[in-house]
Amino acid sequence: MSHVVAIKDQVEAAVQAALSQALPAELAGTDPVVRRSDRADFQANGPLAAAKRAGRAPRDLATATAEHLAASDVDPEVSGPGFLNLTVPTPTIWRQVAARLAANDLGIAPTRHGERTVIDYSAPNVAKEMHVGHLRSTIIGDTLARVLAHLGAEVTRQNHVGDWGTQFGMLIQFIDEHPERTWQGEASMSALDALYRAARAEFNQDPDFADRSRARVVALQSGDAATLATWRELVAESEAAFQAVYDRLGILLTLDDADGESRYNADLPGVVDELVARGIAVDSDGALCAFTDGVVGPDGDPVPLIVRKKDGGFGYAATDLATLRLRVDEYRATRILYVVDARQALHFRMVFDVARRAGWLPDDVDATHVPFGTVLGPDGKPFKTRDGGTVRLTDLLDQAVARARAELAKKDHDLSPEEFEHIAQAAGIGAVKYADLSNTRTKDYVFDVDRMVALNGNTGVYLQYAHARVRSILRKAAAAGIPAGRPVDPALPLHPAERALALTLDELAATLDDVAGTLEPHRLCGYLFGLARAYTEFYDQCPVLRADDDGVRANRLALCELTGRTLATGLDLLGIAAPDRM
RNA sequence: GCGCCUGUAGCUCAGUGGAUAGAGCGUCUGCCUCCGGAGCAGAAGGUCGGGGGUUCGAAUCCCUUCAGGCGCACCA
Repeated sequence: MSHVVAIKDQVEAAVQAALSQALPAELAGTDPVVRRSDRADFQANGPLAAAKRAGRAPRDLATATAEHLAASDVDPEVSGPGFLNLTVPTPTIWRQVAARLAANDLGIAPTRHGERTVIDYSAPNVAKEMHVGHLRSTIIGDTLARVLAHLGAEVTRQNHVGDWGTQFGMLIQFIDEHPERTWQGEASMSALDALYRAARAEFNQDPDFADRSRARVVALQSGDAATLATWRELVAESEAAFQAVYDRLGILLTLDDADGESRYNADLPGVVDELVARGIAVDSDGALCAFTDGVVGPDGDPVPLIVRKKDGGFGYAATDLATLRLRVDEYRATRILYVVDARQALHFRMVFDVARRAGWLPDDVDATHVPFGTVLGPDGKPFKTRDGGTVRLTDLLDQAVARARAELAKKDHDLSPEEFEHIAQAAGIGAVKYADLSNTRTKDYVFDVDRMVALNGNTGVYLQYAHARVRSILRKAAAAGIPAGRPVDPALPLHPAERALALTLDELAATLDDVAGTLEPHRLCGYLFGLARAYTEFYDQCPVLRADDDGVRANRLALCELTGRTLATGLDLLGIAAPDRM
């Protein structure tokens, strides 16, 4: 439970106290606005910002603040119009490195402790293969789940699988009429997918089959035993296939996280009845709908949230409402995240609005749609195969692994074939995940395999390589008989590259807090890339194993060790493997 | 029509109201008997879509406008 207070936070507290002493009482507690600086370790812009309100000259206020810092650990220098450049004593920085190495989990504080967060992500459809459209929700949701859990939140992952709906009548009827078709067993997902397409084709061209399918929907909904048995086989078959993809992708989801639409069937009539009773849902053109103020369509008419369709079937809004209610009532969630395509924004806005009005979503529970952009093909349009079909997730991963394998094979290595293949998988999968996570979440991005497996630049492979290089040095140190874990000597000088690296290493926790608040994983990617670059600079300028002083070498090995662990932790939170060798 | 998202270097993208807007790729010029060169240093390349406003200070906040993407009734 030993968490380490970041140097920046210590500086911030010191400057805030000093600034408060320099200001009139009513302005105490003013934000000191401490940031990293290229002119010193940090800079405080707070005095400049507060000068006007205090009726003081900015430089005077900065000078007064600096004087109040005299007793602190921070060395201030007034600069420019009223900036405060702040330098931290070298021993403080070395001690911070030592403290993070000694602490559990790099000294990261559990800032999300006490929160109960439900994360809804992935959501594939039974009897359909996972395709590129599932990639982002699955990857982003998993990373958010990891980060929030790492910060102490109680995270419930939920996979809202599409396991119910009218298409199952069609599918089951087709299976019933074509007992000769095999669709179960090994690698059956493409068979199941083909079955779905065949059933859909027959449904569209044969009205009699369509009628029988509709009757089968009724049988399914009324609990007909044989129909339900086939349905269960379909679900089980699909879930096994999903799990294979999750395992390959390194996604945390398991069967225990399944929260399929079918789970809510019995709740739907109650949801609709309650909305009607409260006057929130009203009849509109034969359907039961709720409306949100200010939401209108092209013709100026209000846009409905359809909870029950004209034919008596329930809209998916009804399921979403039932799900939301359960997450609040049963799971006692304080935060509910929906990692879903940005195109669903209006839907979620209306669902949340209706749930608030119905009293199912209290004000102290935060429900957030976490939208993301579309994966585009080389032509800049939504990614499709050449013939316009959906791109299968497994094909995408195969392609990335093949490219990663080819790239890695170009390099000399002494890995066994098994080890090489294992690393190629890690690199290819990691490349896909990193490419997705490193872009601003809400933007579309082009799926470009060549760029994502590049060994240079802001890629997953580059970070994995940076980590492997760190581990290599530590291995060599051990092999050379250099004792590990020798204490850091805070009295030794800090090379500028060491200083920059150490201060960057101190920022992981703040970065994770940022990700947890903004729900933007690319901030963690940017941090790790910056860390890898800071390490490269250090590696270039500061000999480690060949340092001519034992103490210097020990301190540098400590920086290597902390860099390695920080990179490994960051990559793990992105769901990306960090092999020791590449 | 209304709403949401996005416009930053040739390309792909970062950028918490702070000093000179940064990376990667590409281009050009250098460096090293290099602990993993998958490296380092430097150069060139910018009306931060345009225009107003707030502020001591704006890529960042507000308004407006242009361009692109997406969404807006019974699929989920």
